[in-house]
Amino acid sequence: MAEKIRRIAHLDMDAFYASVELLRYPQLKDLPVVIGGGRRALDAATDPDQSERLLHRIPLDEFPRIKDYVGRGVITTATYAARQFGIGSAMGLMKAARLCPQAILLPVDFPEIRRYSRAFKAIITDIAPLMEDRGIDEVYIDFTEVPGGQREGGRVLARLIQKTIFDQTGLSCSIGVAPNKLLAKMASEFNKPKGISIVYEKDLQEKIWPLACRKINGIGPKADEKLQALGISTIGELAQKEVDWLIDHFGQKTGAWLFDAAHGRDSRPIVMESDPVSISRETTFERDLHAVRDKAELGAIFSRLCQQVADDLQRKGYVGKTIGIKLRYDDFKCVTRDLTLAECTGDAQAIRHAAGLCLKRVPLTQRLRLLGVRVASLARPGEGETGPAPAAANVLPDQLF
DNA sequence: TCTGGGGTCCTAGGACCC
DNA sequence: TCTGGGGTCCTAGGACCC
Repeated sequence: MAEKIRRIAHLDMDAFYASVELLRYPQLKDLPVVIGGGRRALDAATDPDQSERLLHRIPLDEFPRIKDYVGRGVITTATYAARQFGIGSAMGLMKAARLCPQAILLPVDFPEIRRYSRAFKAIITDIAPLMEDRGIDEVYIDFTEVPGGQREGGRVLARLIQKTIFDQTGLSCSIGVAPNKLLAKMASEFNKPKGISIVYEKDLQEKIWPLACRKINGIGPKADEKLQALGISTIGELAQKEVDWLIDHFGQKTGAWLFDAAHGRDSRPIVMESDPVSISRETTFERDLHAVRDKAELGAIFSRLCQQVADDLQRKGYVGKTIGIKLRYDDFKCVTRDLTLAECTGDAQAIRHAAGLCLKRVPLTQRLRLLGVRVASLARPGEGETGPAPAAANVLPDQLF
C-alpha cells in the first residue's frame, strides 16, 4: 500500500456574510450588496414590521441604500457584484458609498451568521474530524487519513465537502489542498468562488513563486513595503535570498520564517482546541468624546464595557488577572495600559476598578473615538478567583469616570 | 464625511531573582 | 567594588488576521 502523504485543506466560505443574506433575500442575487455598518440607518432592514414583508419578496427599492448611511462603519463583506465597483472588505462605508451609491446595505445578523458557521463546520467534522477553526468563515482540515483524502491529491474529498455544504446550506466555498497550512491557504484563493485547487510540493516554482509576497499569510502591508524596498516583490524573488541575509534584515525569527515560507515549508499542526488568551470589548463612539466635557457619557460606556467583558468571561467560564484598557484618539493614535492583579477576577466591579486605575495613567486632553476593556492572563475559575472586589475598592474617590 | 470589533503573536525594556 | 550571565514576569506598542 502506498505511503500516505500529508494533505492539508484550507476551506474558505465565499463572501460568507453576504451569501447568508442572499439566502434570505434571493431577489438581491447579482446586485451589489454590502454587509456592514452599525445599527443606525439600517433600522429599516431590521424593523420587525418590515421583516414580515421581507419574507414576501420586499421590492428592491425598499432596501436601504449605502448612500443613505451616516456613520463610522466598515464593510464586512461585499457580494461579487459589489466588488466590481472596487468595494472590498474593511473599507469605510463612506468610501464605498462614493464608489457605488446604489449598493444595497444590510447589517450583520450575527446570530444568523453564527448559526450558519456552526452548520458548515458540523458538516465538515462529520466527514473529516480533524478540523481547526480559524474564525467564523474558514477552517483547516487534515485530509491525510480521511477516506478519499489522498485521491487526486485531495480533490475527491474536497468536492464531497463542497457539495455537501452546498446541498445542506445553499452556501458555496473554496478549498485548497496542499502539503501544509501555508500552501493550502494560498491554494484556496486560486479559484474563488466555488474553487478547488490542488497544490503539490513539486508545484512550488510554477504556482507559488510567481505570486506576490503579500499572498503569504503573515506578510501584511508593513512587511511587504519593507520587502519591496529591498527589491523583493514575488515569493520567487524572496526564495532566492540567503537565509542569513533575511535574518540580517528581519531578525532571527522573522528572517528564518520568511525563508521557510518562500520555500513552501510549514510544519504547523492542525490545532483542534485552544483556550483564549484574552477576552475584550471595545466601541467606537458615534462622535469623538472628550474626557472632561463628555465625562458622564464616557463613564457610562466604560461601565457598560466592563459589564460586557464580565458577562463574556462568565459565559465562557474564565476569570483573568490582567485588566487592560485601550484608547483611540481622534487622530487614530492608540494607547493601551494594563494592570496585573494579585488574583484572578471575573467581577464587573473589580474589572471596572482596575480599568479605572489604568485610565489614570493615560493622557486625556485629546478627544477619544474608541474605548476598550480587556481581560488577559485567563484561568478557569475555582483557583485564583477573587470573587467580588473588596468593598473598599469600590469607593476609591479618585476614579476618573 | 476616511478607517469596526475581536483576537493572536512578537519585540523590547525594566524589575527582580538566582 | 565591579562585573557577568540567565530566566521570568510585567508592560506598551505594533503587525497581522478574520
